[in-house]
Amino acid sequence: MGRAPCCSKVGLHKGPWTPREDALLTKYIQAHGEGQWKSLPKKAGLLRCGKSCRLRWMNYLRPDIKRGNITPEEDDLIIRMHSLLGNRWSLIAGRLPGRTDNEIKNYWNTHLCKKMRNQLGTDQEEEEEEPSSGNKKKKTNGKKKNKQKKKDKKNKATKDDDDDDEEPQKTKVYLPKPIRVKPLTLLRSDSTFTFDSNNNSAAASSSSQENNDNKVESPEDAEIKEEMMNNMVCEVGGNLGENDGFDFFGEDQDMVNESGVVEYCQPYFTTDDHGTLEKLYDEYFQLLNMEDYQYDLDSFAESLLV
DNA sequence: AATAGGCACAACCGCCACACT
DNA sequence: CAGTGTGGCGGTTGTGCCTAT
Repeated sequence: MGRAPCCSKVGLHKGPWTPREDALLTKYIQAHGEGQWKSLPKKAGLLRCGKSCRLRWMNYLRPDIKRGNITPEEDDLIIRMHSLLGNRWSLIAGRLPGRTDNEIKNYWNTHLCKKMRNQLGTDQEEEEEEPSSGNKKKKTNGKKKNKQKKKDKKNKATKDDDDDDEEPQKTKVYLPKPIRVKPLTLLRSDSTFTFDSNNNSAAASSSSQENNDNKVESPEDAEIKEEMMNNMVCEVGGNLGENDGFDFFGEDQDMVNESGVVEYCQPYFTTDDHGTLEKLYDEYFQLLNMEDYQYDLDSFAESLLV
């Protein structure tokens, strides 16, 4: 709350980056590497907030970024991962080489959200009711009008107002715990996470050819795995027995949340050594298509859209 | 041809966790 | 252990372009 902004905003540029700024930032990072975002702008000769620089680099300038043309495979993967992880864009992005959390987030909000709604046929009623999840709706509520409105809205006061009338907050079925995850973006292509359904174990390994043999779980993947274990829950409408088909680890993975809903923790999905979406997808597919699990995912995904 | 509305995406903001002192 | 700084994340906003009227 009372904390000062990450940088004094006086005299700093805001808004779209110019080619010159991009060049300066790129040049500096190529020479000195990432990090030290706070002091980077000054050193690089940029009149930008460090945060802004970081964002620009991470989401736009990094050389390994793929832009646009989300393939159907990626599309599908995003949907599935979102059903597992919720709005954990960075985690999802971490498993889609070359994609950024921002891009995925935008893609989800503009394409997939709609798509999911349509697919699940929850549309009509929900639509009117208030797909409001706050974001998308507000936006489409009238762009131009908002342009003016939004300026007024800038202050917290109004925000509180919004909260007030916005009210009955959509029932959030899945509320991932806000756990910090170490940066994966630069590692994602280097690590692998393999779920072995036979021995009920998961492992991660370096992607380098020479390391493919000895699978060692990287800290990053271990973290994700743990994350998944902790947070990846599928809501089940109570129609499944406590242990029905979910004994991936040979131990009881189910639990009951505060609301009395039975949830099942699933082991983390898998990633692929060679970074091919195909293989990655196959692995997910296997996991996700286990009959009961698929059913639960569907209902769970549906619940997300309510 | 003008304009209003929608879409897509870049960028910003606020919050939080972790690291450091 | 507490306080502070920094990096990172998700939500939200701003704005240019496109399309329909």
